[in-house]
Amino acid sequence: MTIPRQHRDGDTATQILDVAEQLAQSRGFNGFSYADVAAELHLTRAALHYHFPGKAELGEALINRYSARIATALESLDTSASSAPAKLEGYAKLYLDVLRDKRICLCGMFAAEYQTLPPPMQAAVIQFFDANEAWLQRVVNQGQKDGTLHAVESSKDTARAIVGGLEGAMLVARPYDDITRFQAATTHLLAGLIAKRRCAAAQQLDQRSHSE
Amino acid sequence: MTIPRQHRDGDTATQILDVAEQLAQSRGFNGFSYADVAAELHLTRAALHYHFPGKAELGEALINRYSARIATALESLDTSASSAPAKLEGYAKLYLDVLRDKRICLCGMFAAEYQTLPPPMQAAVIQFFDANEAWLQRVVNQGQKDGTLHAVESSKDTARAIVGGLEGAMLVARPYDDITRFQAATTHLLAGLIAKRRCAAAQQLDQRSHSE
DNA sequence: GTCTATAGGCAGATAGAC
DNA sequence: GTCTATCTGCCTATAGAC
Repeated sequence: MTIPRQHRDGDTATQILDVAEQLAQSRGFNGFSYADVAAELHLTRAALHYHFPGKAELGEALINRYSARIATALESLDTSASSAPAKLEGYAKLYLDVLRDKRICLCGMFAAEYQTLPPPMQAAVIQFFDANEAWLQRVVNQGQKDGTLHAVESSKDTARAIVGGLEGAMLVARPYDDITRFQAATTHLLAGLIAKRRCAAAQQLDQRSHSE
Repeated sequence: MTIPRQHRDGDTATQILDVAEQLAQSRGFNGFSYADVAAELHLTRAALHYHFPGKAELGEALINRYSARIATALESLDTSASSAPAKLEGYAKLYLDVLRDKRICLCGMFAAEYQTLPPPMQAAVIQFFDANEAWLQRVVNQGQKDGTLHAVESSKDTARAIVGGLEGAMLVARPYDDITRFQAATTHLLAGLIAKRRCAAAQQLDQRSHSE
């Protein structure tokens, strides 16, 4: 039985995406070329254009596959991790694994280059962050309901702070090639949430008196 | 009395740095060219090469000037703001002003592109973050001594979490063109520090019991 | 599907006139 | 200091053979 054409085709396309993803996450979308990808796969640039007509389409495919992969991981966390704090730790670990590869989040990188990206890629980046924040907001809500998390702000703002905090921690940790920098940020972010209720109340009081 | 040559020269060099800085902070180091800068100043590319022999040297000059400007702002905060919480809020406001300009931190951007930068620029980026973290660590230490701040982690790790958190908040807020996203992150970061001591103690206890 | 060949454009950079 | 002219190289992209 021969391997169907779609399979072989898909395989090459997948390899292209794998190499391009690695380059995009380490050097940026403006930091790699079709020539780089082709060389790594022992192909010519023309072959790449067969699978992805232009760099913009390749970029869109990169974000879509990446987003889908993260979405699957979050669904998996929803079933494997029961408590809200465990889910947050699982979320942080997703990014830790990215950093271990000397990469940063694909969409964190694309956020930096945002103003140079073709509009379809910009829209896909926004979608990625929206999905992440929506999931985190649900987790924070769950934690607040069952008493395992205590946020000072709204669950939406808390979710945004977590996304930003982890993206930035990756960004800064990579030049130092030091994952403990990322872990320190994770600890700080979650410590403010995994705490006794009287603590959150004390924080709110203190915030109010401070801004006077 | 004629304007001395050094003054005119310095003026053009400054204009080049101003335009290049704006482009670097919004499009990235790999996202602008000598042609972009020259067009904005109604000059030719050759004129730019007179002031900065190559793009690498221009990049170094950008970081050095930026670092010096931030260093001055931090010294100014040391005298104008007395309390540690006020200093932290002043620090966050420095970045807020950058974001208002639809830019992100120059070195945050360069951290994303780190692996494509010439080594002298890489070293300058590291220096920038080191200086920021050292200043923040002093502030956190001060706040812990006088009882206005209460960190769960070491002052060094806390400083790193703050830098990462603000860099990431800028990064993610810009695609949305929404400064409230940055402010939400700032609130979250500082809320965990500006709190009663019993709160920090409760957090530590909770952290320990959670990791079992 | 992958190749060779090639087009057209833009990048960073230099030489030399003014 | 700034210009024109030019070099070299890489980029994205396409046409057409196999």
